[in-house]
Amino acid sequence: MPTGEAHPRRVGGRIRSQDAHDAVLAAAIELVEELGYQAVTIEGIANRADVAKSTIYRWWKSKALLVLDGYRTAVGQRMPEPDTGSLAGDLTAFATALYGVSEHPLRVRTLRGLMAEAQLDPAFAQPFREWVESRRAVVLTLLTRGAERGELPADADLEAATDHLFGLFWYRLLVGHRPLTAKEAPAHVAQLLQGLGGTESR
Amino acid sequence: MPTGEAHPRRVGGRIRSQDAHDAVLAAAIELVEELGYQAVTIEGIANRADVAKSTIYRWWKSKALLVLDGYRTAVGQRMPEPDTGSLAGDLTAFATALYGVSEHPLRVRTLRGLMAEAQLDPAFAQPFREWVESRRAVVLTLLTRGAERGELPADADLEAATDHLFGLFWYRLLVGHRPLTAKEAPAHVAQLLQGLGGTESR
Amino acid sequence: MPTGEAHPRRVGGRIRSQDAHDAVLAAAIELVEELGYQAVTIEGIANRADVAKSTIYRWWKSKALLVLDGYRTAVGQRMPEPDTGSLAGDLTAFATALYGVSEHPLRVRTLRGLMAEAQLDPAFAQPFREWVESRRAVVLTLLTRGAERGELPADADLEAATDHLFGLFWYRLLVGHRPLTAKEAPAHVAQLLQGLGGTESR
Amino acid sequence: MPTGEAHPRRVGGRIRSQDAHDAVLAAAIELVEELGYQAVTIEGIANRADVAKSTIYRWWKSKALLVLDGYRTAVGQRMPEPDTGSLAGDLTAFATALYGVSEHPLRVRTLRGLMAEAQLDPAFAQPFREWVESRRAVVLTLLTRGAERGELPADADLEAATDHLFGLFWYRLLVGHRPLTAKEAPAHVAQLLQGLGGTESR
DNA sequence: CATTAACCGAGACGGTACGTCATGTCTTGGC
DNA sequence: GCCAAGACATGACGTACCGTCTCGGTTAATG
Repeated sequence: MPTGEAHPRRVGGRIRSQDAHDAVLAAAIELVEELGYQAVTIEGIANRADVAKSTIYRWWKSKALLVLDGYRTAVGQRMPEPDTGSLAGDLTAFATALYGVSEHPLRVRTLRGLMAEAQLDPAFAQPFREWVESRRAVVLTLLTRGAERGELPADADLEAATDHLFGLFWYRLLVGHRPLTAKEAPAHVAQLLQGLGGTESR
Repeated sequence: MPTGEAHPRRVGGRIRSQDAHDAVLAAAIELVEELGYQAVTIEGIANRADVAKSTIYRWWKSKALLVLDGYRTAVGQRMPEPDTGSLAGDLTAFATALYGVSEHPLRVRTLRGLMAEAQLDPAFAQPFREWVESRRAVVLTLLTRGAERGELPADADLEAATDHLFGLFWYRLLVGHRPLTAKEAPAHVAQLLQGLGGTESR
Repeated sequence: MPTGEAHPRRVGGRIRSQDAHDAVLAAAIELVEELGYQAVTIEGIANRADVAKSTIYRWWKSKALLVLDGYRTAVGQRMPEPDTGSLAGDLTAFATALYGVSEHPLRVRTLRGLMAEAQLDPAFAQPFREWVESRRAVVLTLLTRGAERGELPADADLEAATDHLFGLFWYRLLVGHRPLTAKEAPAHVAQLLQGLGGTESR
Repeated sequence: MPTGEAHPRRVGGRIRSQDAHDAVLAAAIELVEELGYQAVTIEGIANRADVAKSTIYRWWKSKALLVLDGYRTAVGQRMPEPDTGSLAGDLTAFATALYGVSEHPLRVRTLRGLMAEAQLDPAFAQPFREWVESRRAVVLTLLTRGAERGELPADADLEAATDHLFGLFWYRLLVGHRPLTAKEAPAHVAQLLQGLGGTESR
């Protein structure tokens, strides 16, 4: 998966330096961890990565896109797509993994920064939304599979259920009024499914 | 009226200009509406309000605190504290009002901007959190009253339920992947109460 | 001699506080000594003197006038008017006292600050010039007396001689390329008088 | 050409804009002429020169250094190094040129401003002193040459003589109690040389 | 194998807003 | 009417990053 941005057919010229590209991503992640998203600047990243500012701009349009990219690269595709056989099991596994993010300061800082940027920079809102959608899709898949197995009423609002799950997660993450621990996941999932009229509580 | 910041008992000195104070708040709100939170600057507010920058800094430490103040002043204490006699009724009334915020672009812009700022500016995070808590408290009150009436199991997690309600709201607001309309409120409340094991669905 | 500025016949009201006035002068001198002329501010003086800023402005129009006033008060009328019987003796005594200023950091700092201010603030240039003239007058008196005694040619340019004396002093003081010590005074006076065609060298 | 500040060998980077550099110096001189040193601001210069403030700060640390630079550029190296064959001739030529500065308002304003700044800003004092020294050196050269030709006693204090010459000039310039005209130069030089015990008057 | 075009580093450029500072004026209540 | 207190409008400060640009120099693929 080509990070940075795709570019048109080259007809000559030096090829882009993979080293520079990787150094930038690594520097970005490091700096977010050290300083927090807000305090990181493009100039700072360029210095840390020993790279020219223009090289960064050639690949990424904004700090937000760069950090999002770095986050994906560093943290990887950690969102699991569990398949335990039951909807409750699948959702609990997912939620447990999701809530676990709260225990990693780098991830917390990054997610909060990215969400903030999505509010402030319209150009970033869309890529961010797409990334969010890709994570919502995982949950929707689990729910759909459960519904197909008859574990949910036919008229259950799966979209809303997904938003409930992520909504709680983000709300706690962003407001920080109380921590969110992996232990709470099963109870929340149970409550969610019961709210949907699921059959798991029998 | 908790606007600007309270300051200790004056023992002399020119009295604070109410005109300047009000003009600043009004200008802040106007500009957020016109340009969006991000594009608003303290200098811009000072110009619009025909007030010196230093006057603004004397009373508000940051754009975020100023806008939060202006938001409270302009929008007022609109969060209702309904008392319909039933928990379902109370929550539905509240949620309907809450979701209604989505229909006012100014409020949406402001809330998104403030939430973003709370992520980026640690100094603002706390005042913001306090404001959020004051709104959570309303819902907690409703839930507590319902529980006392026996409408909820004794062991229901009211805090989590509150976060579910606001979580969905904010998640939709911030990500913007789908609109949030007041019509959805009753269904969400029903689902929430059913998840809590409430007796309302009988 | 009324320092500050004279004010019209009072027709009632609280009498001006001599305490406040003196405290201001003292604070000004202290602060110039501690921080240097440049770093002293009216606000700082007001704080140090425990006096309102407006009280200072009521008496003095600018920091420069205040410091000049304070300088006169603190340093006093130290410029001697020697009468040794010979022009060379008189001038040497005067020059020795003048050069001695260089050894007092407070006086050096103050004089340099005042001269600077006279360049930058046209409103201060005139009072400053008058003060300078009052010191020039002392030397002119000595020279005139010497001329009347026949110690100088009739056509000697006494004004120019005065400026030579003060010019060297100020130049060294302001540029600071080399110190000016009281020991040098006799040689300079001798040179000056010889330049004027005086009879002292016999 | 010692303009702006010399900077280390470039190893890359956009080349320094000569246009911007020149425009800044020109604007600085113009504004000093129009408004006087005191009223000129860095922001004003930036506006007039159509240049970013940061560009100015990149090359000059203060208004004083910028104006000094502009003054050297605009006025050029006007201090002559006359060689008339006699010390009296040389000094008279020099003094005449020096006194002539008084007739150019721009130069007067600039010199007074720079001298003032040197008193107030320690960081500027040194560069200013160096510039002053470079002008003193010219006179010292003339005197030394004269001494070598036997026109002065062996023990004459050439440094003091130099300070006498410049001292009178600056004193009149700064205090402004009486004008200084080129016509006075010969008389002052004659007096100076006679004070030194020179042989020129025979 | 030379050309050539895009890459890279460095860093100057025009901008914009920042938050601070001191100014001199004013408006209170108290003496 | 003076005084302390301190809010006010003003305006420049020097800083920090932004995103763009212009260099000299490098490095492939193309012709």
